Amino acid sequence: MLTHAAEDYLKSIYKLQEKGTKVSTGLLAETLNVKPASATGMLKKLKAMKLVCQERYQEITLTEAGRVVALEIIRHHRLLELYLFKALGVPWENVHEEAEKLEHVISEDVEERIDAVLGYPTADPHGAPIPDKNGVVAQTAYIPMTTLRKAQTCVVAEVSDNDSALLQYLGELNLYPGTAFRVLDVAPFEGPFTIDIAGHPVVIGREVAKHIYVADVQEAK
Amino acid sequence: MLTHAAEDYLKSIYKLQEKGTKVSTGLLAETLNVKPASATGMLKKLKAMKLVCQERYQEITLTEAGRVVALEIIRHHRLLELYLFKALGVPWENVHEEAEKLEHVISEDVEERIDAVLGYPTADPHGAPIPDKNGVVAQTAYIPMTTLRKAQTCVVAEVSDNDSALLQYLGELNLYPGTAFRVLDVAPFEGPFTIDIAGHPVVIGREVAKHIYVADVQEAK
DNA sequence: AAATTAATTTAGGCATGACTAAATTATATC
DNA sequence: GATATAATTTAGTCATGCCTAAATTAATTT
Repeated sequence: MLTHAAEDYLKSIYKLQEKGTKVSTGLLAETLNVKPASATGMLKKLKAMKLVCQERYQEITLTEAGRVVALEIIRHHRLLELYLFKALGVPWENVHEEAEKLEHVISEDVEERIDAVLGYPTADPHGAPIPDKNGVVAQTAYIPMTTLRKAQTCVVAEVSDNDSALLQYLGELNLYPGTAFRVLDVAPFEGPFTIDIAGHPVVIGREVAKHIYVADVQEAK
Repeated sequence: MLTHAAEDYLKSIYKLQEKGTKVSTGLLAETLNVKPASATGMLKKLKAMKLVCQERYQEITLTEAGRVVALEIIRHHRLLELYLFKALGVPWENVHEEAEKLEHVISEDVEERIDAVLGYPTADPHGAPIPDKNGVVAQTAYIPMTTLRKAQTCVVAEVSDNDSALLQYLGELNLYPGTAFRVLDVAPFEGPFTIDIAGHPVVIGREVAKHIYVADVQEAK
């Protein structure tokens, strides 16, 4: 069995790779709040276990086996986040931290029960896809909110999960995945968005909008 | 913060002490599946942290601070057991093992939510008392089933939680805490019990009966 | 009381996974 | 192309918490 630390490394590599980032020792170390030398050490072990590929000084990638492990952990994590949110009412800005600890500890049996209680969901509270038991991730084609134009309507599909203060703010605005809104105005020169959420006008800065992804974009009539 | 290992030591000391056992290095080591030398090492650290008292070669006891930590962990454990059993339907012979891993990882916030969802319960699925947030344990006066005589009725109050095969067996007989039964007969010379559970006669061996504690004992008319 | 046996502790070692400091290799600049 | 800077790796250290083997202390037996 793998250690928690090894699981965290694999998960981080997968998530960085998923974002399209070239994964380096330094970036990985920064992500994991660890010094680069420590990352080198763990990568050496993961390479010996054939979970990670990396030629000296080159890019880091997962092997098929490593990808399977990473997706297992991510599945645990996202199912737990959703469970904490829906079944126990944990505020969504806190579920990430909680799930981070539980994901390494939950049994397959408990995971299946959680999955069943939730009705076999496909996305976590932030809208991120939950891989299935075989490690298959549903491909999504969400659009960054920053690309929206005046008078378009859409539905929140996903938001970044790494800034808890931002999540709290979005929660107060009810900008959860599934919430529909309409763009009332976009200020010129990369300015903020004014949107209508359930009849209330709200101004959303560009920095915030960058963390929101939407779907079902349509021109309001 | 304490390590998981330290927490496990404190919990084991408390539970052994609670059973009335004099806690020694060897017994503690055996309980924790660790060699005596390892227990000596950890006890040294716990003594330095003023969580444990022990004079060289003498009995091991908890300090007040150590007792508080032990009861916190036991509260986590028992609440988790009950939650897994009631909310997720985990068979009661498996909840101990699951809770063993979760108890070190759960946050106070999640624990409070679990407590609320369960309606602030006072006993785990095996009937063991759940300490309150302040470390107060309700005192119980349960009677060993082995002391029952013919024609007495009672209610199962608590069963030992350390033998999962036994728990599975008792579960099949529906001998959960709360279940009422009547003693139909006690075979002579320390023989087995024949009891009536919901109209069905069942024979319970003495070795099994030793692990069952009952309350509300009355003479059937 | 002396000797045997049992329990406990000390001493030294190992794996994990972090760290710092120094050496190496790559990349960017002049 | 030589050099300065940045990234990576190596080497050596430290804390946890386990281990085995040996030494010590306590308890039991004769």
